[in-house]
Amino acid sequence: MAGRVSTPGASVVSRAFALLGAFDDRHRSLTLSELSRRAGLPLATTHRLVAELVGLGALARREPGHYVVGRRIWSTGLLAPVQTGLRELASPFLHDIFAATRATVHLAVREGTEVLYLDRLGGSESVPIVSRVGGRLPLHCTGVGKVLLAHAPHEVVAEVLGSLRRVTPYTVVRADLLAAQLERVRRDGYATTADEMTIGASSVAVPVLRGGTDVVAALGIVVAELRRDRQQLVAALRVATQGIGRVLDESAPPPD
Amino acid sequence: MAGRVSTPGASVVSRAFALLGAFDDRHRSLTLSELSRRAGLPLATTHRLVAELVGLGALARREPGHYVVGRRIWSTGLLAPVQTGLRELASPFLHDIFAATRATVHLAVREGTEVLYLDRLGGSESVPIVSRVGGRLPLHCTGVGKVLLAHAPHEVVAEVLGSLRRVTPYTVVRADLLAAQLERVRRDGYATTADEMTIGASSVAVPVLRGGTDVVAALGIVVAELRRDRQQLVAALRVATQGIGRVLDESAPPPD
DNA sequence: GCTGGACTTCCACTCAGTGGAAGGGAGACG
DNA sequence: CGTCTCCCTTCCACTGAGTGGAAGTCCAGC
Repeated sequence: MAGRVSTPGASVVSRAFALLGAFDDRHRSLTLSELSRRAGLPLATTHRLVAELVGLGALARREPGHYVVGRRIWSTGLLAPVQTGLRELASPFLHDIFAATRATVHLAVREGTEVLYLDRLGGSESVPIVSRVGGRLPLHCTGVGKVLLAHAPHEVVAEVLGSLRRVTPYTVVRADLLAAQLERVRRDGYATTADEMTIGASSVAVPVLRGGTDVVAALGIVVAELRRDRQQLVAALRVATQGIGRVLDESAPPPD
Repeated sequence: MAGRVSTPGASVVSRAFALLGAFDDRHRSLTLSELSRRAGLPLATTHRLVAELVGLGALARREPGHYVVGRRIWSTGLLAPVQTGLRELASPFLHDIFAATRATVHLAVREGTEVLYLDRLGGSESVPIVSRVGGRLPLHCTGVGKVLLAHAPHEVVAEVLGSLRRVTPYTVVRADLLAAQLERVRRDGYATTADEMTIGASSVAVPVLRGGTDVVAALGIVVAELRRDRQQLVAALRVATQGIGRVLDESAPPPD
């Protein structure tokens, strides 16, 4: 490509994925100009790329002018190892926990500086939650996020601690406080939150270990209030993660 | 792009999606050279594009040299309307049928000249089947496929009839026979197959109508043998599709 | 009928993308 | 232990695919 390029270094492919990335949970349907704005691309460029993506089935146009993620992306995404690997294998254990507690259960991994939710179980009667399967949330204000952050590489921790966004009045935004919490998470083997992501929702989470050492995911539970259930919930989560860890080690040897 | 282009007319984006398209149910993990061969791209080009896709999270490399579909594609795919729309809305009806029959239930739409399976319910004790949620199969040898084909535009029918691949000894590969079957499907409102896709599996399927006329999907059921259950199964499927149709019409007005 | 916003088309410019070739590395065979 | 094979990675001269400002179209609201 060439011509008067506004942002040299950005490849066509990265532009195309910027368009796909413009969609999220709150924006499942976008117009051309919304796409253009959210992806940070000139309108003309957006127009051309979107037309191509529609042709490839990566996007679809619904009512005139409204674009949605296409079925091709959906069906290709179902081939991703998350779908079959960890997620499927952990599913029965999540069901056990859900059956025992009737609270919302989460399985999540770290993706860059965010939590990616692999699975979520929760009845309609559970605490209202913003998480969604396939959705991303900040690491610093969710239970599973704190667990994953506590076991993340230094540079990730540094980057996250460097920009702690306030979500509720109770979100921990002081880097030193959070660092101390992470230290405690590593020591105690579990993390908690209270009203830090959603008012009226508290959570506990524990790491899922492979080969007894590698933190490959986190398992968490969200309740209205923790009180003295905490230790029981941690115990229930640990039973599940031990089960998951065992199955993981059987299916594939410890290191990646 | 430029230089010595082997296939002028193919854009970078289409090449990138050719790589993603190289993955399917039987090939969830590919090496660089497999990707190159399956996508029909020169190795050097594949190498560069794959590296970029990995950087974007669209692909991931597992054991050295083995690539899989990335989590980014997975999570973006979950935003596709199939996931939330038809699929979610039809789900309770599929469960009803499954509960009543204990057989494998399918919800599918037509995508080009193939069936795309949106959902599938079936216990482990059901007939073994090759379908998979998000998977594609030929139109001419599946129950849902015949329904969708019977209501497809002429050019699609012509293309499919022009190349009928034999899957089992019982697959209908004569265009005139299949055309007659499609006529019967339109008249009777249901389609059947017997050992045409998988030996030992028969199916019945009916259309899902929106606004009473538009065939937007097909609902089917797979059993070991049809015999005289046929009419009962058709009746059960019709109850479900009427339910789905009603909900569809409520949520969005008849035409697209 | 005018104003603003959203979409579409056009086209001169140029650098991102191309892929053949050559280099490295691991395993199999004789 | 040399040779063969197969896979992955890097290099680089060439060029047309991709770019985006500008101008044109369409429609709704005032």
